[in-house]
Amino acid sequence: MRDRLGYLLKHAQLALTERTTAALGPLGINGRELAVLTVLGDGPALAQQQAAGRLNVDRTTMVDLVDALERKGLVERRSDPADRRRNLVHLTADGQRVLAEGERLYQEAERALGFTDAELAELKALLRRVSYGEPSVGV
Amino acid sequence: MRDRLGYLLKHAQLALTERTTAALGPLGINGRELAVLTVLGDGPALAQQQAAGRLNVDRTTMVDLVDALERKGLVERRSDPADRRRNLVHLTADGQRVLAEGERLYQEAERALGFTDAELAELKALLRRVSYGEPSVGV
DNA sequence: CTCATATCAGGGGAACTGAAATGT
DNA sequence: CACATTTCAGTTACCCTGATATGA
Repeated sequence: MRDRLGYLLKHAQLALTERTTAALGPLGINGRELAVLTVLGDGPALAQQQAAGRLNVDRTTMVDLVDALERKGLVERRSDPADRRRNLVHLTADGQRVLAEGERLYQEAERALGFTDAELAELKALLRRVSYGEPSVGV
Repeated sequence: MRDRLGYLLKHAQLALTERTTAALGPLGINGRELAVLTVLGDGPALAQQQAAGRLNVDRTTMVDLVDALERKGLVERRSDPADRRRNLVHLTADGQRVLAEGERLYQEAERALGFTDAELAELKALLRRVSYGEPSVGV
């Protein structure tokens, strides 16, 4: 039973979530929020739907994620002058700081799993093959 | 972003859940329910809390799972004569049949991922280390 | 008119907490 | 009495569907 792939995936994810949540706790964010900050901080500001696409999350879920980050003062919605339907989501100065520190803590937590670089790369490659067929949303 | 371990685990699990749900659909059960049938069908009948422990699910979640399986006629609760606080959960004849067929379909779905036996074993070993590999966090 | 973007209301399914009922 | 097992009520977090408002 406990060697079923579904069981192992579920519990590996639970364990990792617990670790990253604990690691990021001092910053007041969790792993999902760090992921949002990461895509927003990488390149020019994105509209919400673009950010949602990069993370493969639902558009309405992104509304809630941005709500939470805005309440924490880490991002700001600004209407796109070129297309006023869009909210471009910008990192605040605080958001930049939390992103940088969060990335550091996340990398530390990943290293604390005790994998070598080669093992981690192998694990990630195998996981990608499990997800074969997942909708890949673009850029 | 998309090479974060958390992201890959999440989407690998989503993809696998989708596949196993589709594979088991004709039997009217999903992967979680098959897992419950599997632990119940392996050895002597278990009390609900024992079954919950083997699957690492909450005791109250197990109540709902057994409710669903009982509604489908696949299991029966019977009070343990030796300790009447306990409900021993037995497979019905239908439950035995669905379990056997479900195991077959599940193995087929797992093979359909296209991994060799060695790759699958490697993936599972790595996933176990994500869950249990770290000394500083208790399991 | 159409289509796109963001938002909101609501629901489903999973997981938990805390308390109650029953029995050891 | 303390403790164990099951069940239920309620809450939370997540993700989705469908509708609406606004604008291109």
